[in-house]
Amino acid sequence: MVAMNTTATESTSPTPKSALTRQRILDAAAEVLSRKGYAGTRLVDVAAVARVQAPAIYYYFASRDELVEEVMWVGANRVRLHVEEVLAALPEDASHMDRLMVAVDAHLRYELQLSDYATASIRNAGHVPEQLRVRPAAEEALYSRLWRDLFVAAQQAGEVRADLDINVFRLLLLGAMNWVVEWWNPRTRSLDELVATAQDMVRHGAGVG
Amino acid sequence: MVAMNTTATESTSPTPKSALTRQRILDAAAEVLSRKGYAGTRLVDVAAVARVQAPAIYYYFASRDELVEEVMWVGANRVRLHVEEVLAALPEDASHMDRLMVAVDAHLRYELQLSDYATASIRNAGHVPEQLRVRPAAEEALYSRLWRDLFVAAQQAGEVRADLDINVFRLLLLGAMNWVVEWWNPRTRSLDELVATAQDMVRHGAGVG
DNA sequence: CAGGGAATCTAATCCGGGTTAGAATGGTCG
DNA sequence: CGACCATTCTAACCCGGATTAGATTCCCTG
Repeated sequence: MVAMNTTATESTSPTPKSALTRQRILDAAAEVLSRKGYAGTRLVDVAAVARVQAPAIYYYFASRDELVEEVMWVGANRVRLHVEEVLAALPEDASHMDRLMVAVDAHLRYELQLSDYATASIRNAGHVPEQLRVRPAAEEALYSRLWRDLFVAAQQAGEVRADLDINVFRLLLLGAMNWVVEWWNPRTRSLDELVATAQDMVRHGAGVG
Repeated sequence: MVAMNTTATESTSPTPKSALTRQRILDAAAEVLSRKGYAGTRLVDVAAVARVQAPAIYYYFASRDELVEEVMWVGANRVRLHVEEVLAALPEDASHMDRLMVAVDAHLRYELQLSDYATASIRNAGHVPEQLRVRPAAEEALYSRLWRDLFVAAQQAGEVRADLDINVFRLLLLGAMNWVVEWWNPRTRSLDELVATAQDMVRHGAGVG
């Protein structure tokens, strides 16, 4: 069942050919999962999207649940890594509010780009059985902390109103941004406009003055 | 299959006894639907929560889908009616910003109160098959219009910044508020605090100055 | 070209869950 | 008390979909 089972002694490349198939299956799963939900995700459908027969999935994943779990985790993980990366690239002297603005920008753009994974994670977070939530939840926790740190630093620096409850505000903001996948339509609105408005919500909603 | 099939000529009360059972089933469906999702909602589970055997459900609902559809609709409908009611009770001279504040308050408190229905509608909006979305979507549209009107009036009155994209802002706000059911825990945070912070988000995020 | 493992397929198993059929219960009204 | 209708139950049907078994195909290497 294991494509990556190249005994540590001999291999360098994880067989690119089959790695691609695995990736196709994962992408297909993200798509189906986002549209049909956890219980509604049938391996037959995933297989069809991935241009493969259902049992082929078992060559790469031990079970339907394992496949779903991976999708949920990948979505959360990629967004976090991307935002961290973008923040890290910022000059040392960037203001805390600037960092928040950049984080909002990075989150929204990347989330909409990975939309199948993002939508899958977001819509199904509350539906998948407990066991499947462990890794994704850990990922969520890390991401939460990232945002908490941004807000705490900004508030301590006096760039966010002292009387604002930054924990609640942060959760509201993440909700607003997560929900975007539910209504966003690239054809009717410009992405720049969305980002700008979300930034306004933070700059004016949380900022001083 | 129809409890309410009292020929128009003869009946006054829709048999309270059985109406209660129907209500129990609906409530149970909301709970299961919110936890397990559309495809994961088994009639056996709904029946168990409603303290009834699964086939009894068919006495009140033609099919599983019809039951689900009703839950999704009730959630959206009740919230809208409640917000409309609260707004209507406001004095004529309330400012537009006041109206927005009241709407935020009413939406959040009522949504958290109806949480099973709200969570069910919110989490499953994107998962239920097209046919089931008709009535709920119409409800959503009405609710959307309500908020759009509030924002348009506020902006025209100069109580909301002229350069703000109120359509995007409104969708972000509704997302933030909808998402609350995903993280809200009455034991760790006070409802008043939540409402106040969400109001801040609008007052400062959208308001002038 | 032969052998062998990787990758994928077809066919079969098996169970869960919606739905239907038909009986039992229980209260109400004549 | 007895008939009737509303309500709910038990038993059975049936199908869809995950998973497994056992070929089969496809490369790559010797």
